Amino acid sequence: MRPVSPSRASVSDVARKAGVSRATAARALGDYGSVSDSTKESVRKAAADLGYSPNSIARSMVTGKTRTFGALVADVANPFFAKLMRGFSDGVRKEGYNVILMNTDESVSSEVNALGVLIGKRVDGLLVAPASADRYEHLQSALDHGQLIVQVDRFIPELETDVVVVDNYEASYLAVSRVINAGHTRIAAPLLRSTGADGHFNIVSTMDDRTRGYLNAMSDAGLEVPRGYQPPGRQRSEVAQAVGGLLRRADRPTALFGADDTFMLGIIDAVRSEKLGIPEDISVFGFDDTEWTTVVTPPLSVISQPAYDLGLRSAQVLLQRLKSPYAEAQSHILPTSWVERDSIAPIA
Amino acid sequence: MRPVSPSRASVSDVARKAGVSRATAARALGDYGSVSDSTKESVRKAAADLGYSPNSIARSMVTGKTRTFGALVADVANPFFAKLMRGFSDGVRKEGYNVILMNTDESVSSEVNALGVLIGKRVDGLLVAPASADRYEHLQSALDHGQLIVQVDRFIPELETDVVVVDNYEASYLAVSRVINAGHTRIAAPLLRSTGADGHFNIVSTMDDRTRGYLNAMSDAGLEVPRGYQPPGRQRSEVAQAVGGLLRRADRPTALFGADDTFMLGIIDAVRSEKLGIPEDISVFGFDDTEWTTVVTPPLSVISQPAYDLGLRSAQVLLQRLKSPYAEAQSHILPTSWVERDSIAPIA
DNA sequence: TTGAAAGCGCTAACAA
DNA sequence: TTGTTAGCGCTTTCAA
Repeated sequence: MRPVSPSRASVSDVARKAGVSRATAARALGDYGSVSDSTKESVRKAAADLGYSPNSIARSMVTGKTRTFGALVADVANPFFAKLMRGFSDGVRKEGYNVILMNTDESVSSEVNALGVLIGKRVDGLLVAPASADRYEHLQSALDHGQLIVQVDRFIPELETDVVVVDNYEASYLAVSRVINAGHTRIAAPLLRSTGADGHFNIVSTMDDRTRGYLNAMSDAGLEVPRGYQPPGRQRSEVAQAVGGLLRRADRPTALFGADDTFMLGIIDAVRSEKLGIPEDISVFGFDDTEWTTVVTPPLSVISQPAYDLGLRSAQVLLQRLKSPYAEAQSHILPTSWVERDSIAPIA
Repeated sequence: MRPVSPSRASVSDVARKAGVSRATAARALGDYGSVSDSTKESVRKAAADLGYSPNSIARSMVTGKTRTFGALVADVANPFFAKLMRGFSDGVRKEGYNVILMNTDESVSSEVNALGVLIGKRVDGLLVAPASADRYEHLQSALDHGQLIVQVDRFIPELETDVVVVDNYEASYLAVSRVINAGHTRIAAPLLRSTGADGHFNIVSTMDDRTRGYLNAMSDAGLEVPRGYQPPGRQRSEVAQAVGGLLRRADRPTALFGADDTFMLGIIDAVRSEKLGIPEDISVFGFDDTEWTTVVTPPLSVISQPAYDLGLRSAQVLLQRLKSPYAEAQSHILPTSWVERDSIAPIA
């Protein structure tokens, strides 16, 4: 039978076994200070024999550093955040850091909770995709207490932190403009509203910017957005249902903009169940170039954003900030790109 | 300007401010022992004023518990693991645990590394999807030192731990049998081999079982698997290329089995670029019911496995094991299901 | 090169 | 009810 709880050897044990003082053992193990080669060797041998594994908790206790970052995102199961987190992990790992991930489900109360836990764990820095642009006292307070924070994907301008994002407004504006140039006048976009798991409606810069991009592209082109062209929804099935209704209208749209992965999925569901063909009956385009966008028929034209790189860059920014805490906060805007495929038909 | 490093108030600070001893302050803050209501209140007030946040590192130091689990999986950006991790997080969070996630990229050396880090952090338990079935000394050694481990998705039978998996062999055998019953005799399956980022070829029970299921279903039906019907590949593009070659053969398969998300993607890429129609020219079926399988034309018939639940169950198992360390190790086999859609055509 | 001792922030046993 | 004390495992002066 196994021990109930892992009882690992400590430096004291190693020191005793090697017949030296704790300080010497610690030096040999930690490879600092000066230790004679012979004692170093005997200490190391003793450590190996005992299966010694340094307790980084204790180390953190004295150094005040945990070499761990926290990450607060909506949902790792969302492919966008999954890739982002992968980039972040990879980026910090190079410097020997780890990450504790917590999902907020777009709920501010979860965010508050998770933030508390992470601060309790004394993470050296925090990556956060804030759940709501108008409830951020907890983040402000963390900042005031000296907590290092980087905002990613979305941001709250009031918070004086580094930010790593893409230009959602521009990307959206440009994409919609393209479709307008292809002759479309009736373009609908399921409403990009984020309602958290706690039921609150949250303003999130990302979706807000994409909406504004859409709206402005329309109005700059002198186009109206008919009532109901922005049906609300968040879950794939909600979106599908909302869009389904839209497609049964007499003045149904000729193009549909899916502002993220889930929206695109919902849109396609609706188009399929209305037995409409893309792009001959209706054009479709979206945000986020997930793997599957090339495998549907036809392949989808989308705005591609560098999810992995957003995470990677955030890691670099955080790591850099650790070294120069007083440099001015920066915004890092990563480029998006338009990937033209076959889901948009010109309108005569 | 902000403080360089977060300098949080400690119990001592709170105690001083409230004019009580550290122990009393700790009791008031931690809500244990007995403290008079009045002092409790004044301590709490002092804590709030100072922005006190308990240091869980220090707490772990003395209790020996971190209330943190580690997770060692191949890649969070893989939708399967992303969902699994989400389930795991949700499951442990209910009991106030957090998770530190590390990606191994199917590389044993990364796994060894990550394991060391996690043990150093003294996680209370470990979720691992082992990278290789034949190099697991590090895991065995962790176990010997009393580390709590649960294996998920795949497992090494030699390791005496709880296991949470699906029956990959059976699921695969049944699926292939169905396709055989539909009249297919030439069924190919890109080879399910896992080569880690370190270049080593790793045996992984999951893929191994799926392969055996396929092979046995074929041979039980008296069918041959022609040479080259299991082209190797791991990346989507590799798979696409390998399958492409297969499709150009005179005796090309009439059905293709994609053993996971990535395999399916590669297969569809190949079928598309050979301008073949599913299912009229070739039937396709796969493992893992990702979101996009319903959005391709035609929707894909697949084996669905409960990724989220695998994680959730693992959490429960780990939590339970913490309470009864000496109960015998158990295997938890979660059910898969066959989702019949439109990608398989009968053969006359 | 080595050792002794202090202390990180907390919990927990024991006294008062 | 409150305070004193020791100690978790480590790093880090300071002396020897």
